[in-house]
Amino acid sequence: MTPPDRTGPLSRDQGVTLWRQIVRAVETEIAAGVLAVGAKLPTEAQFAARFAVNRHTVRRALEELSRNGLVRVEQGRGSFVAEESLDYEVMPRTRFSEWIRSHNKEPSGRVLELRETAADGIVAAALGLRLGARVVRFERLGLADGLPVSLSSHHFSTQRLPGVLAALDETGSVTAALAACGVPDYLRQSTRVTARLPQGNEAELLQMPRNRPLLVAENVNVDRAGSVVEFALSRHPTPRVQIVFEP
Amino acid sequence: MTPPDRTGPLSRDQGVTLWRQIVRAVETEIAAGVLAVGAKLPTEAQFAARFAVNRHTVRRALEELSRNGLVRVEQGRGSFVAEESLDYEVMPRTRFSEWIRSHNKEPSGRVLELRETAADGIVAAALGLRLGARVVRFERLGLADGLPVSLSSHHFSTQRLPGVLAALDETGSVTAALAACGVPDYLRQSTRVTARLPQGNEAELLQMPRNRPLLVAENVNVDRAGSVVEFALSRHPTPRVQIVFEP
DNA sequence: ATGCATTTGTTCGTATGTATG
DNA sequence: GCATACATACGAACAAATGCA
Repeated sequence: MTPPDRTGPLSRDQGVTLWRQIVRAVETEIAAGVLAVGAKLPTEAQFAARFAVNRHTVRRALEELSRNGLVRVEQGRGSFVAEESLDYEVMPRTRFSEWIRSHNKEPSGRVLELRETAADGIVAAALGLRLGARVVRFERLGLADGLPVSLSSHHFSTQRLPGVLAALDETGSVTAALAACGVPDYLRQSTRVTARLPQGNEAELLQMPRNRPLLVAENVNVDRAGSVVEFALSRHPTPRVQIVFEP
Repeated sequence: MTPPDRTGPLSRDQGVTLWRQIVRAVETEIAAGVLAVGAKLPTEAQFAARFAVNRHTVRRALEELSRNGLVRVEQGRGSFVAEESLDYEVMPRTRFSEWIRSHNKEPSGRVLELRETAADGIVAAALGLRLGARVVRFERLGLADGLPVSLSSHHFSTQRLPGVLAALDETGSVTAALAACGVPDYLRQSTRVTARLPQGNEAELLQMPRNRPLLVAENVNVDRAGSVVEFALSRHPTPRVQIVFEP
């Protein structure tokens, strides 16, 4: 039951701080594969006993490991070896399934909502409509190898794209639905990134702790003629997803 | 004293929820400028009286407005019309002072740290050095009209740029110091964005609440020949700053 | 639904070593 | 030597989130 003590005791008279020695020990175990990706680390109390130090000292080491992205700490649950993060490359032509497949993972999705509604301030401004104009709202959870990586709300002008609701209902895919509505191709015009803590059931849907922020990306997509066809607001769990921009 | 009641009573039998009607009413007033940016909204109790609904219904509407960034709610103080956020446009050639001035604000800065140190894993990987190589670390707080908008750590290889420490000490500016070291121009090679809650004294320095996330941008900057000259890690307060990509 | 045990998060206080001037 | 500041380390208690019976 007790994990094997592979590292020797800490040296207290060598000029190297105790917490740095703990960082090195854990880094070594992760690198060696003793601790697999996603595996649960010992609790802080167990670490403290194993290294014969105070829990504060263990916490100082875990803080360093967490800051460097090697370890993920979750209140009430424990600490875990961090998974590789999924880079979301912002490109003119980014499609969800292509993004996921480019990382050698299997894309899947779940439609959460599909209906016609009235445009609120943000949506109206982005789509160039007046407040309250009719828009189709399509909400979808995107997964990579079964793990949630995006929660996105897509908005389309009913007037600009009649029949988009039916097309989305049939295909469940934005790209396919736009193609069915006479928009064979679309490009990202701008991406605005911000972050906030999850609200409502967002944390639950994305399978993330409630005290970790979401990356929120607002995308405006245009057709080849440059006219706006979609406003998408996608939320991604950190640090599972990062947004990368390379010109 | 009592704010004018510009909107009619809510309709209770139209299939539109009461809280959505309140959202629309407040959005309209903000858009019309009846409520100025930064202005304090009526209290939840006042809203409840004005619309003749329960305070819970008002809260549901405020939650939606807050989520969409139009309103900022502060516990114990009230709700306010959200200030315009400062867009940080990611461009090949972005300089702090130019960014701030392009928004008609006055840039300033405060040097927090300047010293030579050993490269940790992240820095070494970004600069293409081995672990523990000598690097100069330059930490700076950036302000726009006196309000903090960035906390950035800049890293330079001592070997690649001898004299950069002295130049930074003299000028206090990355651009000027690089110019003094024979790098008259530099370009952004890649930007990686993530988010996390503030740690240590970050919240205090950036004058933001501790429960609001930071946007963290990692930039790799290269000279005109394409060789890496700087790794910068900048932290920005949300929602005061947003990051915008426009190709 | 409710309480309980487990685990991390936060804040006190105390003591010690080290670098600085 | 001395005073000061700072990082390190330990101890205790409580708060907050989670999971489970």
